[in-house]
Amino acid sequence: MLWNNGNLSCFPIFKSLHNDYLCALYKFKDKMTLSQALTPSIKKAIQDLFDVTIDKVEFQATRKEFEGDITMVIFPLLKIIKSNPVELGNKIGNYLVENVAEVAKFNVVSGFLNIVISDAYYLNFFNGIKDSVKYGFVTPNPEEKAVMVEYSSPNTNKPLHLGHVRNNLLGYSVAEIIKASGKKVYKTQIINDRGIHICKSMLAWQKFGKDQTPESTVLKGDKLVGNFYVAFDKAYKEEINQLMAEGKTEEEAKKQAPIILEAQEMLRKWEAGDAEVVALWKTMNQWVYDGFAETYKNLGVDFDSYYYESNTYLLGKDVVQIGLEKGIFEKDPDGSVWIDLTDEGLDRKIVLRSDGTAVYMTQDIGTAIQRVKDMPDVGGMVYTVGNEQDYHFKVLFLILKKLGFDWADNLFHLSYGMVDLPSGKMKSREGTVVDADDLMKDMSDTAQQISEELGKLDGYSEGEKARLYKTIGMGALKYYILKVDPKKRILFNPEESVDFAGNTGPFIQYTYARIQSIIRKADFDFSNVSKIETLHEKEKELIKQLELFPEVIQNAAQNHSPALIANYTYDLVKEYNSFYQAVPILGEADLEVKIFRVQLSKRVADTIADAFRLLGINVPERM
RNA sequence: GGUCGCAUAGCUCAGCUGGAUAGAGCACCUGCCUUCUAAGCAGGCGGUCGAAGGUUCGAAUCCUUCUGCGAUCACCA
Repeated sequence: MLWNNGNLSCFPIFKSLHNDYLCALYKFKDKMTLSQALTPSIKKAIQDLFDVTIDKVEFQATRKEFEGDITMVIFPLLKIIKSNPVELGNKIGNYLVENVAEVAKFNVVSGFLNIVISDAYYLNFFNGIKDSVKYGFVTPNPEEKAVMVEYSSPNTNKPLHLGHVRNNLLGYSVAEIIKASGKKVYKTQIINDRGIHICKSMLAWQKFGKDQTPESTVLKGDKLVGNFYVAFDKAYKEEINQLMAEGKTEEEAKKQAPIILEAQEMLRKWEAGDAEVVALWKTMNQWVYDGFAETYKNLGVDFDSYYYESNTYLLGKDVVQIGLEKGIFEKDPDGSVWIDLTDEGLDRKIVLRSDGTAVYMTQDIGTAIQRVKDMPDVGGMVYTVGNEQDYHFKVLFLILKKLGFDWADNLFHLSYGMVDLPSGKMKSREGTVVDADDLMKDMSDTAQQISEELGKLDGYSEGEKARLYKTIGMGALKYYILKVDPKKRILFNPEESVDFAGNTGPFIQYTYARIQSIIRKADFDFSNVSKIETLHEKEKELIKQLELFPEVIQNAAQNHSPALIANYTYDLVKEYNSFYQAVPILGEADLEVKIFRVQLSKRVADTIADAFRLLGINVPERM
C-alpha cells in the first residue's frame, strides 16, 4: 500500500487492525487529520503522473450536494500543470483509487475532486476512539510552560451583573479549553478592593445603616454593600443639586459636595493605615467576598489564586525605576514618569505620578511580574477584560516587552464586547443592571416551568428536580453567551427570555439525555467491537463530525474562543438527531448493527459532555 | 479629530488559512408522536454578505476609500 511507508505507518488508515491507536493521530500532538494523511499520496500521485513536485495540497469538506467525504481543490495546480481541471482531477482520482486502499471512489465537478473514503476507514477510526476517555483532550506536558488566565476581576462595591457573567463564563471556559489543548493553566483574578468607590459604600454605611449586617438584613453581603453604594450616589446627587441651587456650577458642586469630600478623606485615612477605617474596610470587603463566593459557586467557576489591588497597587514602582535607568521611560520636570510610544503609533502614557504614586499601569506591570515570580512555570497570560480596555493592554504588553521579559511575547488580551441592554449600557448607580444572581434564578425558574409543562420527570425527587432545573437553566444561559464570538457585543433583552429550543444549551442537553435513556435501556453487551462492515450514510456523517473534535479544541484554544466549541457541539448534535430519527437503534434487528449504533450514540454523548464541560455546562441524565 | 473593533435573512448568530448555487436557530407556513424522550425530525418561505473600487481563474473572506454603530485617546481604575 502506498501510504504504508515512512513515518505514517502508525496512522490507522494503513492498518487493518486497530490495536494501537495511541499514536500520532489520536494524541493530536501531530494533529494528523484525514487531509494530512492524504497529502503525501496526492503529492506522490502528482509526482508520478506529471513529474511535478508540489508543496501544498488544498482541501475542503465536500459540500452536501455532492458525493464524497473530502474534496481536493484542483484549481491551484493549473498554474503548474498545463491541463484542464476536470482532466487533472480524473487522473489524480484514478491514481488514488488504484493505489490507496482507503480511497473507494471519486468524482470530479469542475475544479473539485470529490474523494470517497471507504467505510472501513471510518469504522477503523471509530473503533479506535469509541472507548477513549477524554477523546480529543491532550494531557498537559509538565515540561511545558503554564498559562495564567485572569478573569472576573470585580470591584468590591457592588454585586456582579450580566457583564461579569460574560467575563466569568468566557474566562473559565477559555481556561478549560487551553487546559484541554495540552497546557497547564492557572486561573486567577485581581480584585479591585481599594479606592474611592469602596470608601463611598463604607461612608454610606456609616451614615445610613450602621446597624445593618448581612445577618441582620438577610441580604447577600455584596448586595448589602451595593445598596450603600447606591445610597451614597443618591445622597451625593442631592448635595450637588443643593449646591447648584445655591448658585454653584455643576463642576464646582461635584467637587465641593461634603459627602464626596468625606469619602476622599476616608480614602486618605485608609492609605495612611487608620485602624478604624481599615477595620471597616476589611469587614465590608469580607461581606462582599462571601456574597461573591456564592455567586461564583452558582456560576460554576473557580480560581487557583486571588490577587488584591490593596496588595499590588504599590508593585511596579521598582520596575519603573529600572525602566528609567534603561531609558525605556522618561521623567518629566515635575517628576512624573512616562513612556513614549509614539513610534509605535500610540501616545505617551504615564506610568508614575509626579507625587511618586502608582497608577493603574504601574500596578498591572507589577502584578504581571509578581505572578511570574509566584508561579515560575508561567510562560504566558490571558487577561479576560472588556474591549474598553484594548488600549490599556496594548500599552501594557508593549511595556513588558520593552522591559525584556521573555514571557511578554505570550500575553493575550481576551477582549470581549460589552453586554448592553435595549436601553443602553448597564449602570449600577442607576439601577439598570441585570443582576447575576437574579438572572440565574430566572433561568432556573424558566427551566422548571418548561419541565413541568412537559412532565417527563416522574420518579424524580424534589432535590433531583431542583438540581436539574439549575443544570438546564444554567445550560441555556451559558450557551447563549458563549456561542457568540467574544469580540461581538451582546444585546440582552430581559423582556425576551433566553431560548430553550433550537440552537440552545437545553437542545444539546436534551440530546444527551436521550442517549442516556437509550444506554439505560440497552440490556445487552455492547462493549466489544461490532462486526459490521458498511455504514449508513448518517453514521458516516456522525463519525466524520466526531473526527473533527480534537482539531476543534486546538483551534478554540488558539483563538481563545469557546464559541468554536459551542458551534461544533451544535453541529454534532444536529447530525445525531438526524441519525436518531432516520434509523432505529434499539429497534434494529441485526445485533451487530444495534451494538454499533449504541456505541456510536455513547461516543456522541461522551463528546457532548466533554465539549460542554469545556463551556462549564453540565449535562442531565434525564430531562 | 487620531487609533481600535463591529456590520451577513424580519430577529439572534455560523461561515476555518480566499474556492462549488452564502448556512443554522427564532418567527411564519406544511407534514411527522399505538417504534428508542416531539426541549425533536423532514420540508417551505426568506439574503445585491453596510457601499464603492481593487487584487485573483475565483472574494462574505485579502487591500483601499467611504458610511453607520461602539470603544478608547485622564497624574480614574
